[in-house]
Amino acid sequence: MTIFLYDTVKGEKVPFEPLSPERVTMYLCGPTVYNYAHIGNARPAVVFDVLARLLRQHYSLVFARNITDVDDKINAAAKESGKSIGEITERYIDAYNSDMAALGVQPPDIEPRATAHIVEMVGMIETLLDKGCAYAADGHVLFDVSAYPAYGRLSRRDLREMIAGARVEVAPYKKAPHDFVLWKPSTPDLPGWDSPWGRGRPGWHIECSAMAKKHLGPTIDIHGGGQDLVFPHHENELAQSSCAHDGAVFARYWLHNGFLSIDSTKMSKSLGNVLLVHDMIKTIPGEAIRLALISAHYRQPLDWSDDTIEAAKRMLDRLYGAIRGVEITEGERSAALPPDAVVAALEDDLNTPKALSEIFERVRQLNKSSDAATRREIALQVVAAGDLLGLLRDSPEVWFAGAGESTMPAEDIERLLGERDAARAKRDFALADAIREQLATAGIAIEDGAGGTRWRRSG
RNA sequence: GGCUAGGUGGCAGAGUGGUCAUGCAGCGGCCUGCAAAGCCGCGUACGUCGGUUCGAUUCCGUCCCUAGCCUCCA
Repeated sequence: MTIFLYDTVKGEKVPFEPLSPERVTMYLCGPTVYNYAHIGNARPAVVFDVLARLLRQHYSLVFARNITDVDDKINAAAKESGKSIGEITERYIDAYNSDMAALGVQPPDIEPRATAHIVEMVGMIETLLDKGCAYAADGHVLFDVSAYPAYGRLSRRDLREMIAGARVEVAPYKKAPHDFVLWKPSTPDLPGWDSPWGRGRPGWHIECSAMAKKHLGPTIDIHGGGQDLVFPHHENELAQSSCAHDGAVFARYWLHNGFLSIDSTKMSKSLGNVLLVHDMIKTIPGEAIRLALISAHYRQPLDWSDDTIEAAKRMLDRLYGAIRGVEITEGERSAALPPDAVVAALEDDLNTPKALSEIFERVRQLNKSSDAATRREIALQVVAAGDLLGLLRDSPEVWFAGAGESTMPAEDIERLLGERDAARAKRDFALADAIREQLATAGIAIEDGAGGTRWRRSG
């Protein structure tokens, strides 16, 4: 077993060799809690949840996903809504966690909050000052990019070219255009903490460096996030952590997920096409959203549309339909092993589309077989594969009863089906078909099978 | 303008130097009282123009197009 991962620094797929198999560490940049998470925010959460599930198969994993709860956007949201900063952050932390849970995302092992790590941040900044990698100026503390010659390697940027093409006016207290803020002063109306440089608040990048160091150590195995974070956020994290830890490797593997677009256009507030997970899960099963998110490879761009979610629902209908009728206990399920081909696909840089295709191959075999033992064996493989991907957690009955938008109570459905059965027994097919039509109109699809008639809510 | 990713059948989306992706939708058949589900089968897919090769969707180059970053947006 070797897991291959695409490392942004090396620019290629490489075998994953953890620093210590006993304690694999992974850090993912989490949300800034000033609003509900949108579907694009959900992609890294889901992708790295799948990776965490895979890693836990082989290693003891410590997975940290931070919460940025001090940020100028939060301050702005508080001011705009008239609420306190604490109210804003608590509200959106709760929403984030419940929204991600709806998508089948397991909580990380550690969920550090920036505001609980100010001491560590100040300590790291002091270390950087001591080592001559940072300087204080005009109430700010800035990282001196010239102290880290490898700056730009992660994002494949040439500093000189970037300076030449800079479109932003350089703040007067900066020695060089790319020096970035480690600490900045706060006015009395803004959140702030006392520090050797006066009352202030941390810059964004130092948060992740300080929290990763505290909980996972100076060198972490995997650092993840969205592609847009490569520059400047991860480049800056890398520079400051490396300097603070005497050149120790900060992250041994950098993984970045691709962007999600809506109907081929960028999601943006001005276009009004921002899809919030919080709203989506009111009408769409979270599991369907999750499946849609992993139906494309994580590094590829993913274009989202209504068809995306419809196809995902249908795929789940097929998956749940296949395992429907096969009784599986929780004990059997936890002991079941996913097919090798599924595991192999995931170990190849988390190829979830390939893994799904392998699952569908098994599903066809299962549907084709009439042998109970064979069907059971395959069904166990399918649900075990589902566990690895975070799918098929519900019972098929729950899925089919809740998948659609129909609101007809189950008792009414059962009563009508009883009447239809009676009509069919009398070979009154006109009446039977009328009842079926009535149910169909109400969003209920039915199937006559050997063991009786089944129904499901069909969106 | 610079850097980095992409452009695969009606749609979504893997993959490969030379017989199969897979799913959704569609068509035909089997099954069914009729359906549905399921099974079987079908559809001359790989942006453009060149090059390498016995052979390229797959390797190289050109061009066109798209997205992201270069402004603390996953």
